[in-house]
Amino acid sequence: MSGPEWLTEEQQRAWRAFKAMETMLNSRLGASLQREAGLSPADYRILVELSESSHGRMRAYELGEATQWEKSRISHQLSRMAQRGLVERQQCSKDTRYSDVVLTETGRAAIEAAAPLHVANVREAFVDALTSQQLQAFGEACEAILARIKSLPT
Amino acid sequence: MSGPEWLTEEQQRAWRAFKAMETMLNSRLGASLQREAGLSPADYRILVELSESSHGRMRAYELGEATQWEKSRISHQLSRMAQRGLVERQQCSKDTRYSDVVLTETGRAAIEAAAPLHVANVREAFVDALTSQQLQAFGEACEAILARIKSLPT
DNA sequence: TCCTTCGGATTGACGTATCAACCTGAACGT
DNA sequence: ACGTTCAGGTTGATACGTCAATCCGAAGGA
Repeated sequence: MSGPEWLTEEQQRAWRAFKAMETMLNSRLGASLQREAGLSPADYRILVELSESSHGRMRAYELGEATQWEKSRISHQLSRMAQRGLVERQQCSKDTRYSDVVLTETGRAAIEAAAPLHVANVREAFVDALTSQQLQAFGEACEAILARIKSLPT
Repeated sequence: MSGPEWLTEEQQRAWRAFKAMETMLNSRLGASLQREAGLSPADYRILVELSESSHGRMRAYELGEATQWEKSRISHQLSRMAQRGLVERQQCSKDTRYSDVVLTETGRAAIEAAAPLHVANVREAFVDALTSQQLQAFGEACEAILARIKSLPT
């Protein structure tokens, strides 16, 4: 599917709007999370995954699957969070290669305090900006892009 | 516009699809830019702005306006790029407070080499994933979110 | 004139992201 | 048994982003 070298006006407009929106939304949500809950977006994401898992316990590998982050990013992130007492690292008995990650009480308290605030911010800046049809279409477009990327060679 | 504490299924689905798409798209485009052109996304953005300006010359302030980045981010980024010879810093004559940024020959060559590759990647992963109607609707949704955010208190 | 204010810009410290190199032990073939 | 391969995980180096503090000179007031 080759094409001309540049994008059409329309395509460019959509692309630039997307990038600008992404920048502003991330900066807004990230700043609020940091200010009001003392968590970075990365902290929040990990805590969400852990708190939704059965006993607040997951393998680093599973966290990688869920977030689609690189393994080294996961590892660094968990180190920092362990340092602050949000999570705890434990060896899987029998196979020391695998490491289990457990949500601490501190971590659970942090995510439970942060989640309602964050959800309110998402609603305010994202959900409430669109009609229900728009939201539906937007979500489907995101899924289409996601599917497209997954179908492409690395 | 207050609401329930959580998002509906639909809202959550759209939000998660958006976040997942954002992650994969950025990682794909960023890696390609780095690998094939030796530029970070931030480098690329600055070079685009400069190369589209009249003589490859802008004030740091204007770059801030155009990118919506914090001034310290601009400053750090320009320092790194100057170090690598992509841009050059110059004092505004008469008023040493303001600093002009000029695109070097190296910088212009870099952006001219990178742009077609990057555009092709954007087309491949983003534009070609959507129908023309979808793209239109997606762009309008992004603009609506952008407008919404700008209308909110900081 | 002096002083204060103000906004563009820089700096340093710290947290975060990515890449490449490496470690470790299970699984497999011979 | 031995060696190779392989996947999960860690580490260190380097680049990037954010915050708070600071610098600097123009503009305005008393």
